[in-house]
Amino acid sequence: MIQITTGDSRPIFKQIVDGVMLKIASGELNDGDKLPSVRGLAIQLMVNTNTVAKAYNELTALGVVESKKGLGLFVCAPKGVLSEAEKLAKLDEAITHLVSEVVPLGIPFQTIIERLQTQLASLKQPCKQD
Amino acid sequence: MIQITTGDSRPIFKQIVDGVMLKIASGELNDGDKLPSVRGLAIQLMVNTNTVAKAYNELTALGVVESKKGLGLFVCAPKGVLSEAEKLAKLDEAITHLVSEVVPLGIPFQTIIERLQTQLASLKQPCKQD
Amino acid sequence: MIQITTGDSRPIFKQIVDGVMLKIASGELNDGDKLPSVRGLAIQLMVNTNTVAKAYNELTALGVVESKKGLGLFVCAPKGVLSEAEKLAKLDEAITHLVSEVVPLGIPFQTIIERLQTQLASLKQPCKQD
Amino acid sequence: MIQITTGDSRPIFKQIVDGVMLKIASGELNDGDKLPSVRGLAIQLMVNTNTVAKAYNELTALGVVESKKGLGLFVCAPKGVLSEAEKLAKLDEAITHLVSEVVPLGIPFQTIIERLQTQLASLKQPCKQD
DNA sequence: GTGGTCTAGACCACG
DNA sequence: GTGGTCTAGACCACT
Repeated sequence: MIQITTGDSRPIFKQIVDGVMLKIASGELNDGDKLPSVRGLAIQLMVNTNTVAKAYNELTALGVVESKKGLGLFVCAPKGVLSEAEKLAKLDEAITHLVSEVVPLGIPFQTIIERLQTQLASLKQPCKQD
Repeated sequence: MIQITTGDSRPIFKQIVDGVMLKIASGELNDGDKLPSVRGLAIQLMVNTNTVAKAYNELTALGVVESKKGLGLFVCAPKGVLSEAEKLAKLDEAITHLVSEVVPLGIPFQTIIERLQTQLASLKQPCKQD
Repeated sequence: MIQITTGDSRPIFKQIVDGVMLKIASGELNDGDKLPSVRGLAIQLMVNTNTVAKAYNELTALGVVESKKGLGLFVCAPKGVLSEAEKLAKLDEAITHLVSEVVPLGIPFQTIIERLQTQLASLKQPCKQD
Repeated sequence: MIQITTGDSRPIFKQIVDGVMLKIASGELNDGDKLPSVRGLAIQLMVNTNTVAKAYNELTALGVVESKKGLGLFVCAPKGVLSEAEKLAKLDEAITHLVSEVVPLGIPFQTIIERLQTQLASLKQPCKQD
């Protein structure tokens, strides 16, 4: 399940968003799968209903899930609305963010790349990465 | 100089801290070098003076700079305040974040690694990484 | 000012979002302009602070405004991240929405086009539309 | 047949109502034509039977269809339940919505009008619009 | 002072 | 039962 860490700098709703995104990235959640209900997840994580709702809203806005009213939220992975150039722009932005957070620690570049490769390899890649 | 991004999730003062530490890690700032004055940097970055002051306080607390009264702030010998294990933990967390943001977009793993290598290479790796 | 209509089918926060977007579209709000504070607008519109905050969040997510922590929200019009093809896709989607709402009423097509032209003409177009 | 879009802001039953009225407005459905059965349409659209029933109730209440017991629902003479002024008000509201969504993207006015004309033309304007 | 987050509890529309 | 919206009131970090 999704792990909420109180000591985390990220707000709770962001941790939920990241948790779901990670499950999608790793193939644990696939296209069409139903997310746990807002109330159910709230009880399970011991947080307020609104906090989960906010996280789910964010996921909907990101286009990775879709809400079917009265039924629940469902993963909708295929979102080809972004052009390749924009994907690269997002990628570069995310990488810059990583670099500016991690390089100041004095970690050798080689280590950074290795750990990234390790994490990527641990994902059951959905399809065309084989 | 240091880049401030308004869209960044980190507060401005943290961006300044990271920016200075990045310059130290990359060898652009060396032991004994003088940091720009609080006011000067504030004007240059177009941020509030208090924000720069807070960043400089943080840097002093971290032990990477030292204040010499009436003269300014100076870089002092870089101490590894964080243990290797802590660094790796931070690194892994940051990488997980990157992965969950980028993989759902369907970007090939190879591309992610390549762009990271490109960005790291552009930093001109300092001596101690060899 | 922004008008909130209780009889409107759209939720309040959406009305605020649309109101701000419209002001930007009409050139009444320009790049760099500051939005009214969350609390100020909430009092003025006689709604809850969170409702305004939610609207402002939405606007931030849409990329039309940017939050500078501790200072307020500012309009940031130039967002060239979308390719022309995607703009057209968004346009067509919005038009389809309009059509499916309005044509069932039996309004002559000519009238629809005329009213659209009228509304567009009433906007002080920012720049390249001259 | 009728198109159901999950991403639409309108609930499904409203989309069905609008879809049927659109077919009537465009002349695809004429006075006396039989509507598909509740169950049949529900299966075809892959939605809940209650949803279609609700839409059909709405259409009956609007007076655009009539139920003949044991036979089904039939289109009846289109009455202008809404005054012209009300129609125009709805039209203007919908257009304002379109404008505030699309103009901030920086799309030339001419393009907007052209795409609208294209979509309207593809509907094959019925007789009474001449 | 600013926005951002969280809780608690309520009501609504949809299916 | 589902998610969506709104209110009320609280606390926090940043400037």
